[in-house]
Amino acid sequence: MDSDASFNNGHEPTISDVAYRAGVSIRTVSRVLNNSPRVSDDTRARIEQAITSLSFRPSLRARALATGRSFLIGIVHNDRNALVLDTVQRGVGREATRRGYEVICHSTPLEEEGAIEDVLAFTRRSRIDGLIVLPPVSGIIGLPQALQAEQVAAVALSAVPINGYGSIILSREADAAGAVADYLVALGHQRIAMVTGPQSMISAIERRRGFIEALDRNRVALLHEIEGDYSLASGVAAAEKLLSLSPLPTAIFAANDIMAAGVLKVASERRIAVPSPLSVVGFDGSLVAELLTPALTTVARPFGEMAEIATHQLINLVEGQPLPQAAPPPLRLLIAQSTTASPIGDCPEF
Amino acid sequence: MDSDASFNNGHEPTISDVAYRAGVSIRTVSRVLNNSPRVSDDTRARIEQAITSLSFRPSLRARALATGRSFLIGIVHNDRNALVLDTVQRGVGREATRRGYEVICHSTPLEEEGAIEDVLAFTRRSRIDGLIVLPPVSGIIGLPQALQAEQVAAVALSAVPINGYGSIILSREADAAGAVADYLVALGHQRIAMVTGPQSMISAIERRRGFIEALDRNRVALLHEIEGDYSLASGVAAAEKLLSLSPLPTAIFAANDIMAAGVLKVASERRIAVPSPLSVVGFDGSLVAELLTPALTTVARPFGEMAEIATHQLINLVEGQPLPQAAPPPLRLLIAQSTTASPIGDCPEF
DNA sequence: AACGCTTTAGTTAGCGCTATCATTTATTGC
DNA sequence: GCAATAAATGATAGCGCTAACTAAAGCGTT
Repeated sequence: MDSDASFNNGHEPTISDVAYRAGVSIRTVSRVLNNSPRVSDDTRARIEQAITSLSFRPSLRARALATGRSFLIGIVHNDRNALVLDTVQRGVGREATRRGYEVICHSTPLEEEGAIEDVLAFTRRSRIDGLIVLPPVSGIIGLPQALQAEQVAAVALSAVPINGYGSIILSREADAAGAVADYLVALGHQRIAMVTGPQSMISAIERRRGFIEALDRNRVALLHEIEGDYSLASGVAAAEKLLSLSPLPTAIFAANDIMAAGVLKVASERRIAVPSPLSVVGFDGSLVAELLTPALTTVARPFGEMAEIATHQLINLVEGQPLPQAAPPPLRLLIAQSTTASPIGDCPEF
Repeated sequence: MDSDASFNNGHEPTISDVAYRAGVSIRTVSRVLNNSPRVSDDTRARIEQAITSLSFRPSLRARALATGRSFLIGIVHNDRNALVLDTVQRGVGREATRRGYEVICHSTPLEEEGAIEDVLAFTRRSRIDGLIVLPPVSGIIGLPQALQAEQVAAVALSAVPINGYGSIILSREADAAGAVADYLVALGHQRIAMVTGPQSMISAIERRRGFIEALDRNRVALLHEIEGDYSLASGVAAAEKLLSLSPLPTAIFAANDIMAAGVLKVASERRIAVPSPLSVVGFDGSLVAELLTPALTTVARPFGEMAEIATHQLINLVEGQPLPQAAPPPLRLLIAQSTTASPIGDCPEF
């Protein structure tokens, strides 16, 4: 008795509306929806036509129930990513949409152990098929194992390779920091200081390592370094120390744009002009860089594309398809007004 | 034949596992899950105990299929919200989690007609139960009607009341801008200029109106105004004109923090010190405000709480519960280093 | 033309819930 | 004490899909 399938009475079209319209069984429609090869071209065309004319879209939730999959992928991040979150989210969204998935976003308060529980609760609640983990959450020890135990496919953006994730998209902190070092040396700077990030965080360790190693390659020694915690206040505190050095550094590299903003603040307070005698470089390529005065030279990683790649990998993982190792998209050194050639001779005294 | 319900064989526990464990029918478990009153305290306790001990969580997707609801709510925004998006998202997330919903986020490229189609496609794809629309998307003419036609419950954050949404949470642009005007006048400023937002956008119109009306109330006339488009470049361009006026304004109010950053840039270039002789005020209370030099006085709206309220209203709407009119959370004028008393005038007589 | 083999299409049993109806059991009035 | 009513619980039909399993049709072979 399929008498009621004959009308599209107002409600959303279902697979049986399509089947009726195309004069086939729902099984065959299902085959078309799932790209099964066992359908004749003729039938397929008729079904596709019916789908279009009814503007039918398979219900994700019915499909989810039947397959045991949700067609949902999650993003976990933490508060500090606010500035790149939007970019990442959109990148994930692009690829997810392309492949028929939806995206759910979750922000966790990063308290090491607490965060693991929090993420697990999120995955259970939302029943996502796969998870994209952004740093610094991705660096939490034990998280990939916990996710594995819960059968959640996970792909991470991370500064360094980590065991346990299905795939890692490297954020190339070290390379990007190295590019900054090369750039500063090319400008003739020899007295270079750095405000590092918190050395408990992998990203910060890598930025420092990449910067110092590149300086080494250029046979330049790091004049001085002070550890910050990525906050504005710590940037200010570090700059106060660095700008009390004598002679002054000619360039300061801050491990993120926010701390660099702090450096600019102190420089301004002490009437040390930027970019000369003091060049300042930030890190992240965030929106704030161009808003500062002077606009901050910084280095941007292609987070949008990285997110797309991560999503691609994740869905491949979920669907059991091969994981091609894509070439990483290029870094971009965004040169602005906060850097210039090293002043000839020594810095003036103040 | 329920022989297989007796073991919890590895897989996620289902409602029948719970029913078996508690020695009742699944119907009764379902009642407990849905807070139906028609269950004895004794049975309820036994079922709740079984739920806990199995750490059972009802499958959203099965529930979705059975009820025709998805327990998903969406957020639509556009690129320009990046700075507050995170706050809003977290606010929505808090309330949504509390009430058993998940959140899906969608960013649309705001092209008036295009955006409507884009949002509709999003709602159809994700089958959300309700939608939270952020400005400026919420101001798109015809969108609430289009959503109504698709049966999507929608609540908007908006600068002004709009017909068609289930509920509106006012962003109080005018009030906040008025607070800035009051503050500047209290500081003794009489020559006040404004960089407005694009007068095609409601938020910008309201900010301008609120500012001017408050000045009027204080018997101060707006010295000059220039329309920007919320971008850095437009802020710079506007400042170049305003800072060529003679005599100079003693205070400039920019309709968002980004344009205010532009004003600071030009002031710095022309060696006009901020906050004296020139005070600068931004709008939004965004992260960038404190990063600028000098830190920008700005006004923050409680978007996190507004988002929570909006979500509360939305879920009430979806579930057919009453919509209480909550008192709006307070605005916060964030006074920083970019403002000080007017260098010339003393305070007005009243 | 009868046979097997491949290709295409249909039948149908769930997926884990909700909610309509029916049924059983406790409570109350007179 | 017994019908009448209320309260608590159970049996079960879907929700819109997927995916075994089954059936029919096309097509060379000998």
